[in-house]
Amino acid sequence: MAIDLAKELNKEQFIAASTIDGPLLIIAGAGSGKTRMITFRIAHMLEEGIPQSSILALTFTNKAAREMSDRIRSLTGKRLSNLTVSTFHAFGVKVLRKSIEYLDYKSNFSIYDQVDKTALIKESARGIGMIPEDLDTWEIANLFSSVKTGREKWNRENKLYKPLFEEYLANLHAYNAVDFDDLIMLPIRLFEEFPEVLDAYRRRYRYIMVDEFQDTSLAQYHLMKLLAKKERNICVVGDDDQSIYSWRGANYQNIVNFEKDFPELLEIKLEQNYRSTGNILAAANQVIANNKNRKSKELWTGLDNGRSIEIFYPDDDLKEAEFIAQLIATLSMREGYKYHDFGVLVRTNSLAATIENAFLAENIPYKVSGGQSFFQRKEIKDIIAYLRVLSNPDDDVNFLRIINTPRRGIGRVSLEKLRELADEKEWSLYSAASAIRYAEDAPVSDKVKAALGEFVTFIEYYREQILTGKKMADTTRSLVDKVDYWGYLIMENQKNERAARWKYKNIGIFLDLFERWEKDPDNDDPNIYNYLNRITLITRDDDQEENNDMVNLMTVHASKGLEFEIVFLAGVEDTIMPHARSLEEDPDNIEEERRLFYVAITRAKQKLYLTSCKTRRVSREVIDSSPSRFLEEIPDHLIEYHQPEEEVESGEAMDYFEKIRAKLGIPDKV
DNA sequence: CGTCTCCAGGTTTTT
DNA sequence: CCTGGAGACG
Repeated sequence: MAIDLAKELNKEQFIAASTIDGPLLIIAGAGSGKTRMITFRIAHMLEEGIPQSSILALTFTNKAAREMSDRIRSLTGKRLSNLTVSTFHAFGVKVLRKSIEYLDYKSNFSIYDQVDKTALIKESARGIGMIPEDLDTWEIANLFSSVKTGREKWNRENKLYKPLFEEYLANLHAYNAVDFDDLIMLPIRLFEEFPEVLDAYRRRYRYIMVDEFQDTSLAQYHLMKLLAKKERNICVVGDDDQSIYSWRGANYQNIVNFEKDFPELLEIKLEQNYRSTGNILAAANQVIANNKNRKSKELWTGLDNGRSIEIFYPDDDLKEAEFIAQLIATLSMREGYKYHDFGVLVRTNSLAATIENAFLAENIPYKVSGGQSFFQRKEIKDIIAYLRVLSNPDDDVNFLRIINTPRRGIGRVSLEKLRELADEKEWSLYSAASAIRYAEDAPVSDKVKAALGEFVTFIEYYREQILTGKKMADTTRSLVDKVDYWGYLIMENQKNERAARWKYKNIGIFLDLFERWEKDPDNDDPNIYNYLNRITLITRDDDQEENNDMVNLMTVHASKGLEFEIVFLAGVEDTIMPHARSLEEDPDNIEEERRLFYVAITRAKQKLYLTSCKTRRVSREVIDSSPSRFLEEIPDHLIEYHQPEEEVESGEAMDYFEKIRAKLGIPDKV
């Protein structure tokens, strides 16, 4: 099956897809068929005889990675077992799993997410005599991230946290653990310190593509550049107007860097929008034109104007959610839309809950992406913590998480004693616990000593089981049973047995997922390390079934790269969009907030609904809310204000029926 | 020394 | 609603 690129693509897309050698910079506007172009480009490369294993496609989110490989698979009809399509972070894990020993870590390293990271910061604070409760560990975690990735330097204000940072780094290394930033920074270090390792990767990945290039951080750019510098077959695709991750270090300055580092590049602009009708695109163009800081471009469409953009001002967030749910129900019933034709977008995850409730009330099937991952639920993390300790007993953070969960009578003071011993001997907590099991001079009471000993024995047993790599889910099932996690849930949720049941059910789901992964015939290396690494990077939508006919509810951030026939954007209010906290941080963030609004608008193909509540419930209280300033940036002639169907009061109802009667010529009394 | 209960706060966006 | 911390209690 030969692919006729010239027939399938427009002129610019064709050039982009058929140029496979040398550096390529593609500026691709929203809806310009970027994914289609990339898909064809890779399919074309494969057709030209480039082996799958030579191609590396880097994306920003798991969702984008999965979408891309799905599309290439369905286009080529090939199994893509050797094609690497992954996020930067997942690629980092892959590299580290293979080569982290060069950097003096062991290959069974743990990956710490935000929760583990803050736990480690607290633990590190204790270690150097700072009081963890007095620290804003979230903010400190962000600072550490900025410092580590070179976005921020130590200065007069923040240098007080430098010793804590150093303790944090030392602990990470001692626990054989890495954080998310390390997944980028350690491969960089590896490549720079061991040129022979870099060379091997360069020889393997001779063709590199980076999607959503405007969202790469300086560190990610650095990593990409190391890989691409020699062969120089590097294709980056981005759109400065859709740069919405600057808070995470994304820097569309990278577009300029790229032009400098690869001066022989070919630059291509994709400006024809195939997605949205004229009115929607006109609104988007007008809105984004208010940004000063951008490459000038104007998207155009061959489609007709389509329908107006509809704005609705519900009284409160409940009415808003009801409106969205009912309209979706109506449209899918009367106009033949499928549920998956609808995208409901929100600025923050917290706004999704009310809308979810309305969907439940209306019986509308939906899926949520973004927000807390299934794997980040407390009960799931507890079980994962057990698995982490089994696979990496030096992991003190996870050790501390499970040592007294469920209760084993090992409290704060005993753990301090254990900590002292561990520090003195330079052991991990687990080793310390293991050592005092038979020691005469244990620093803890006999009761605690016995409990620790039992725990160590327990871990030893299951560690042996799980490392066989066989029946791991069954082993875990038995572990959950053995620690009586169910009893613990009952204890913890005495007033709410339903919650306990729900959590226990989640653990069941987790075990089933684990089992399915373990037994998947496509999974060539099912061992515990690979499983743990995988689920740490996974986000909420990754574990959902695909292609179901469901309404998509998600944050604007999560919606990037997607499109829907009909888009609802909820909470288009000042303080939400633009978000007050963002502007507080820096008034210049208004441009990024506007880009977010732009991204949201440009998801819509046929119809766009914007809602802005008059009041809104925020935690306990009801606050007044006012329409977003961005609404004024949409030209009036593109807008239609939504009038809710009047609540029919009896008097009016009478009138209404009279009118109809009159119209139809039906007499008053029959 | 460990556990339980009550209380306040909620973390913008994600790997 | 859920989580984490403070403080009382056994």
